[in-house]
Amino acid sequence: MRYWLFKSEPETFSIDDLANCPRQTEPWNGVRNYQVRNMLRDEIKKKDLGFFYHSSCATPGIVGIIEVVKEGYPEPDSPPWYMVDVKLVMKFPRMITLEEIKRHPHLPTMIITRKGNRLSITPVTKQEWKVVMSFLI
DNA sequence: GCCAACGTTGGC
DNA sequence: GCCAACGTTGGC
Repeated sequence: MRYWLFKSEPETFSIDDLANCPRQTEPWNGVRNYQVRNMLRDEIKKKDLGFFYHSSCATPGIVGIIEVVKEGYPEPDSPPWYMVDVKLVMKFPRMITLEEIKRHPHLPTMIITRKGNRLSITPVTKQEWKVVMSFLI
C-alpha cells in the first residue's frame, strides 16, 4: 500500500465538496500532465491513501485523507487521460499548513515543499506520512 | 532533436 | 498581481 498527496484548488474542488458528494466518493479527474497520468494509470492502486491538499489559496495545506476506491480508468471522451475514484476517509480537525510542513526538520523531503513543483499528485513516503499525522496529536 | 516562446501552476 | 519554475509547442 502506498501513500500520495493529491492537490486541488479549493475554489474548484475542496474537501468539503467531497464530503458533500454521494457516498463521499468522486472521480479525481481533469489531470492533464503525462507524468501524473502515468501514475494514475500504473501506480496508484486501490486501498492507497492520499493527503488532500488545498493549493492556490490564502493558506495552502493538508486538510484530510482520501482513499483510492477505484483504480485508474480512462476519462470518457478524453482518451489519453486517466482518473481514479477517491473516497473521503477523514477531514482533519485543523489544516496542517504548508508553512508548518516546511518548518518541520524531517519534512523538507516532501515534494510539496519544493519550489516550482507542479505535479498535482506526488508520492509520499511512509515516514513523511507518519510525521504529518503526528501534527494532529 | 534543439531550443525559444508561450502557457500554466502555485507560493507569496 | 507578481514572478519563478517547468511542461508543452512548434519552427528550424
